[in-house]
Amino acid sequence: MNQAKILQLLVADNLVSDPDSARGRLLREAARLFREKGYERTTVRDLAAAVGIQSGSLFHHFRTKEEILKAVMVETIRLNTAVMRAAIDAADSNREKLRALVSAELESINGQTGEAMAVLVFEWRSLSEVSQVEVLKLRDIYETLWLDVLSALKEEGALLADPFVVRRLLTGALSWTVTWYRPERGGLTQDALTDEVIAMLGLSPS
Amino acid sequence: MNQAKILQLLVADNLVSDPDSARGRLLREAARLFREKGYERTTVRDLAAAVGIQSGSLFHHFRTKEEILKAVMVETIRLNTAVMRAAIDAADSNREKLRALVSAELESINGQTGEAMAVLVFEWRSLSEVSQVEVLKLRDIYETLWLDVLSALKEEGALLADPFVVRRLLTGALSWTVTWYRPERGGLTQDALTDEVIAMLGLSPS
DNA sequence: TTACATACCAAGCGCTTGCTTGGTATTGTC
DNA sequence: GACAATACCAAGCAAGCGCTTGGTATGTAA
Repeated sequence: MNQAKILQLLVADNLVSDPDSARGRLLREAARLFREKGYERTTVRDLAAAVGIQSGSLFHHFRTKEEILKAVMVETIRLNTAVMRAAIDAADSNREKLRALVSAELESINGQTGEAMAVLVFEWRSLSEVSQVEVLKLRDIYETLWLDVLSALKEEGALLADPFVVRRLLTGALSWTVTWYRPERGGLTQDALTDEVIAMLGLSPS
Repeated sequence: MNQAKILQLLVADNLVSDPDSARGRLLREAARLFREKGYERTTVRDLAAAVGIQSGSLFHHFRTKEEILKAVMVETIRLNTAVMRAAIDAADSNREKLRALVSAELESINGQTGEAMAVLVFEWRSLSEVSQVEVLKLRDIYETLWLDVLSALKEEGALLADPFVVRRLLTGALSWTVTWYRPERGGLTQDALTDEVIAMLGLSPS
């Protein structure tokens, strides 16, 4: 199952906005602007101009500016959780599952949803505390996918370090790629980068 | 040479503000607030209140709010570069130098300068482009220290992966600890965390 | 004592911000 | 074709923002 298909299912269930709808287009532009300039430096007038409407008209789609940020984050997590789950299900061994997770996360950070993922990392504090709690719950589901695989590898004896610590070091390492990894400029392919990451983890030979 | 001694030398050379001076106190409070609420959400009135003066009085010490952010970043980089250099010089082998670097960076991220380091990571885009270039130059000096050690390890055959890629994955992994690592709540000591990081790098046995 | 610099206060200016309001096209439904 | 819901515009409000201004108290040097 590819990402397009998964997206289609989520749109049908109303869990993610149709990218072609007015709301979907706004969220995509919002992710772009939030990433480029940061949430606070992006005005509602910027957002409106990006989709060609007046700033006041935004508030027919969202009650507040923060709601836009939250929607970007929530929908991105939903999509990526589904993609991760599919990646895991398609793999057989735990080692393959781990590689699939690393590869999928790199794709989500550096591919289509990259802007939204960067927003998720860097604009966290711009959410109200109430929203933070809500988004955190969704992230926990996502993190559980990782921890299950890492814990299984630990039990197999393939992973020596603590799964929690490894996941957190990995979160940082992978998120950070958004600041420097530019596959389109040649150099490392995404697959090669995945290899480097897996190599860095130093799994003991099976 | 410990961090206090290094700080003293930098203060004497006017490269870093005396923490006990008005300017130094303001910068420390600024780092705290910028980290806690983000640069944009921190007002000049917040900054002034934190050191007990009127908002307008800030502008006798700094011409603009951005200049405060930049000063926090520049002084933090200067201090940490000096600390890193001392850590390297005190170590004999390249393996020990690497461990010293990891340990020192974890200390700078999670110790006294932690708030300022977090600002350096998360408030980057709030700097004007001109300032970004300026700060980047300082960071390059700092990064060279890392790359020299990693490249030497690569030549020795101890490191198999690309030094540039490893440094960047490490930057992310170590920076990210600021979001989750809480040594004061028990659990992992900073030394143990250093061990996990070194282990994760999977250096081949010498 | 004079002269100047430093560090600060009290007040507020001009601008931008998120958001509201009252109204008008456009679309979908029966 | 009637009618409501939806999507939008034009105008602007109230609040908060970074920063300026004109002035005063304190310290320092000749």
